[in-house]
Amino acid sequence: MTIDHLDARLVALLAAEPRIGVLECSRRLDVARGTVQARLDRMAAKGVITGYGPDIDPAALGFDVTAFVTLHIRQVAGHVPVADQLAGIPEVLEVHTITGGGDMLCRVVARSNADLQRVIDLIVDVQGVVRTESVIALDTPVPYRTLPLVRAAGG
Amino acid sequence: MTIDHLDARLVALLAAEPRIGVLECSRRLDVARGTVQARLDRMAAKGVITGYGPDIDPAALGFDVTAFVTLHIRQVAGHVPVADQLAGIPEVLEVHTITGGGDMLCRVVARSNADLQRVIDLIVDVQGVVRTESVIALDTPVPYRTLPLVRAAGG
DNA sequence: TGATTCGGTGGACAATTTGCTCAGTCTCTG
DNA sequence: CAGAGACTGAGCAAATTGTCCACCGAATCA
Repeated sequence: MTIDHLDARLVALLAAEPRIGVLECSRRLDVARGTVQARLDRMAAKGVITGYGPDIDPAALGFDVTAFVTLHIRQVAGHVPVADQLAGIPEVLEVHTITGGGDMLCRVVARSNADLQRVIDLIVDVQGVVRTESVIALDTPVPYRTLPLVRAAGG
Repeated sequence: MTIDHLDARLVALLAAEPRIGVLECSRRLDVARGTVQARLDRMAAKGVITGYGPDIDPAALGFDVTAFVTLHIRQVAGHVPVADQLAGIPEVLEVHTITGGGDMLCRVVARSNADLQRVIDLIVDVQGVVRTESVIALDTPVPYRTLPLVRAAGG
């Protein structure tokens, strides 16, 4: 879908000050309320805006350690059952199937390095998982963001 | 920070139906409005809730390709200037410094495989980046989520 | 035991916002 | 030129918000 400058500014505004309403947005962007409403509805309908948080910081909940675990799986049964099992582990935040040496990549969190071992053990126990390789995220100089992308897409 | 069952339910409710207000939450959870307000304020103050979207789907904007790029950098100057440069590329959604063979891991998106090459070229051009290894995400059986973690943390 | 603090309840109030509708204007396009 | 699509500005009733208050029960502590 194509996004224009106003859409981009609207998303940026909401990202910066999420609790402001439609009316306040229209004032800030200097357009009519109906326009803001229509833009938001359109972006939601097209799937550009998938939801409105709340955004949770795992670290604030005590899950300080983030790691990326590459999985090698036995291919016979396919990856779907493996993914289903992984989905059952709360510490697994995200799973992708990937190209390259590994078969799947997942992002996991844990309360400590020792706790990470527990989580990895849970993953290794999943039926079909042959081997894992883990990489710990030491620091996150650029946390997940989409604003620059939105600006790039929307002028 | 510690989270209790009510906090977890509140977050889950807001995640499921983001546009409902405090009052509606209090009705759904069968508690007083002040309680909901207090809980949300507390979680926001403690950093558990970092914001309220809007959540953007890069794929809906035409950025269909997601890749994870491992960077090997020249260590002399440290990774901070590298991270700063990377932050200037809109398609770079996230950057971590990591343990293991590589030095940094970043998540990037692109409009196509050909476009991914362009983005990777941008990354390679960053001062201090020696080499990159890319892995393309073919499918995402478990998209990024924190709800199960919240439930696990909150009972 | 008695006093205090904390978190929750339930109610109240004005001010604001929402959801919805409508008529009018502008620009682009066939 | 007519029609479609997008935006404006306005209006209205209903709902929500922010902010008070008094009160209650449980836990804590001297």
